[in-house]
Amino acid sequence: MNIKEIAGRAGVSVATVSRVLNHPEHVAEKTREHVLSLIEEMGYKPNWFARGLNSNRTYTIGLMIPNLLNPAYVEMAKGVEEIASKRGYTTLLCVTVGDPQKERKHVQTLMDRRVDGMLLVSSALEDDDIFRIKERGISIVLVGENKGNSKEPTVRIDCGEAAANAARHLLSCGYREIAMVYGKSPETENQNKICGFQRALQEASVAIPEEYLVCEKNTIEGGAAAARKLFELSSPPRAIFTSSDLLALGVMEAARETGRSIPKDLALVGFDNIRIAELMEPRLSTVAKPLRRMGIYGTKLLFNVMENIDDASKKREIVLKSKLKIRKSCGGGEKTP
Amino acid sequence: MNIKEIAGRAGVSVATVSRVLNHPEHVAEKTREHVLSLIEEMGYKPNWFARGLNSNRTYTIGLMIPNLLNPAYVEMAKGVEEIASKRGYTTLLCVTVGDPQKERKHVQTLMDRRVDGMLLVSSALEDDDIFRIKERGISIVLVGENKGNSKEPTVRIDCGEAAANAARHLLSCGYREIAMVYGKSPETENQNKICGFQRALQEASVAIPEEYLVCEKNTIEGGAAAARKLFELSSPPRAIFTSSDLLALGVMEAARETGRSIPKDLALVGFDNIRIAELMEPRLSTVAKPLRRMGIYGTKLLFNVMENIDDASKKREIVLKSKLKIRKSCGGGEKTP
DNA sequence: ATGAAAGCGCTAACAG
DNA sequence: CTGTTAGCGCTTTCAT
Repeated sequence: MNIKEIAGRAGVSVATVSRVLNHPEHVAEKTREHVLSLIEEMGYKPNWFARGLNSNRTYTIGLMIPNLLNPAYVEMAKGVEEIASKRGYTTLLCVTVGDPQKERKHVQTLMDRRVDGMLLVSSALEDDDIFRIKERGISIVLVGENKGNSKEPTVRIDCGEAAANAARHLLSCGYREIAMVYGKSPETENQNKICGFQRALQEASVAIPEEYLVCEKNTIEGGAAAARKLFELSSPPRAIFTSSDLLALGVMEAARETGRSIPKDLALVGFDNIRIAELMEPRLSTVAKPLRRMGIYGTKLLFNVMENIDDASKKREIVLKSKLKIRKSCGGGEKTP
Repeated sequence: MNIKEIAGRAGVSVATVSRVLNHPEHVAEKTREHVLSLIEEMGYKPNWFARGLNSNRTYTIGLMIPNLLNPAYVEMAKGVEEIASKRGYTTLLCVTVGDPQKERKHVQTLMDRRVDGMLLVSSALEDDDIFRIKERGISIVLVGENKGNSKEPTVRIDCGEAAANAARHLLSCGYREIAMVYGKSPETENQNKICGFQRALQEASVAIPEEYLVCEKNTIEGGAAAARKLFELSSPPRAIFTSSDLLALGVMEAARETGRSIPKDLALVGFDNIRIAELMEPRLSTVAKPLRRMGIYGTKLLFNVMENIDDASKKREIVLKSKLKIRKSCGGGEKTP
């Protein structure tokens, strides 16, 4: 079933059928209706490849996220899907597991498939990787804080300040022995969180022993491993701030294993505000990241970039607000729900 | 940068370059090396569309799953990705949210993009949908129990028996007022679970009041809503079995809200054994589904099907074993970790 | 408003 | 072993 067959049955040329599909306004109403009804009737679908071969528009965007087992990214992805599908675009989802090499491979796949645009979430790509993508005429939007410092259009929150706020709250609860557990990835974001954390403690003249900064894989298991290390210290921390909720869950698991009660023996604050944070016992205090909205704004921004090609120089950056959710786990009194 | 340019520089015809790429064994070693190095050097990538246009092989498989916020499906997806990428295949992930209409749309997209095969997880598609896919020459493997009864190659567990076992355990713990909360989707799987559940209670001559079977969206919120309904009954259940862990999490939330203690006031058994089940307080008893392995086996089966086209008549079905994990939430003594 | 025809970049007969 | 060439199905000038 191809365009030729439709053209034959409709008694018009293939060009006309093609026009009906691509520039319907340039076809006589009567012809158009006729062709359209035939297309419908015969269930004709234009061949994707033939189309892509000479139009180079695929109505597809690529979405690169670090990890599907982190609900935070899934929330973002949902926001993206929502907007993309509303515009008739398909989303190609790639999972990088924080591995730049794998990320490059995925980028290649997406470029091969000629996505019209790409959304990079907390990417580990370097500036020249980004450059190579743009060179191919593919629009890019960054979501979260990425590795390079190429000033592509971005949607993010201020991770550093958010982390500082979390730390300040812990300080205000009276804790002084505060450790931070952070994930290997996403690298840049976590570095910013560390800076914020350190800044807050410095402001309060609280020292951070080197062993209080521990890095593990950004997973539940990583969090548990980090916590175990901290627990074994000669002077273990009284509070822990983690760069993600996933890590915090791991800390909770390790605490339970070792008979520590949260928040009595150990205060805890996470980052992201994934749904399960509220389900834990005690409920996990955390920094609420507007995940879905980051996806939505990012996608809208991407469409803008894709539309005004000449306008690509306008370097847009959207910084959304995060909010500390104070619940049970940090021991400071449950204030926000 | 196209094949012609490479051919020109290499001083060979386009056919030779194409052969180097597709049937390297039919090219003289020297020529091949030379062309290959040029390809490498110039960073040439064959045009995806031109290629797809006449080869109809895309080295891509489609994976259709109901929900990314259910870690159970993500685990499966990881298994799939693992095998597919090992074979050099790309996986296109589609999320159907249990909506058959959306699922059909995704199937269409996947067919447009000429995936070589499709993996349908707990699909809501009917037999003739499946037929239409196969008609297009696309291989299919079903993972989980799907709607139609077309006997496509399948990887699944015996949901009915697993549910019966869970119920039997609850009975053996002495509970008689046992309710079941099940999700709207995946429909067939949940129907089977209900049957198993009913069978077990019948075997023990325990009656199930109609109000003890409650259906909600297969989400945490759905579970909470269902639990609230059950709690309001004049004679509320003493134990609840849910068709998914997600639902069980919701039940736990509702129990906490209403001051019910698990397992003292309410016993609970879930289904899937997602990672968080172990993190809950109390730890959630549940039916362990071999999620990752289902993805792996499904994908391997798909590759088999894709390879022996004539062999498609061999109706293969792999039934994996599930296992009841007895933890704290069902109150029967923590036996398995 | 419509049709004829020239590609898009690649693969696979077919011939040599 | 290699080159020539005819498509794959569609879009898009360029005429008419």
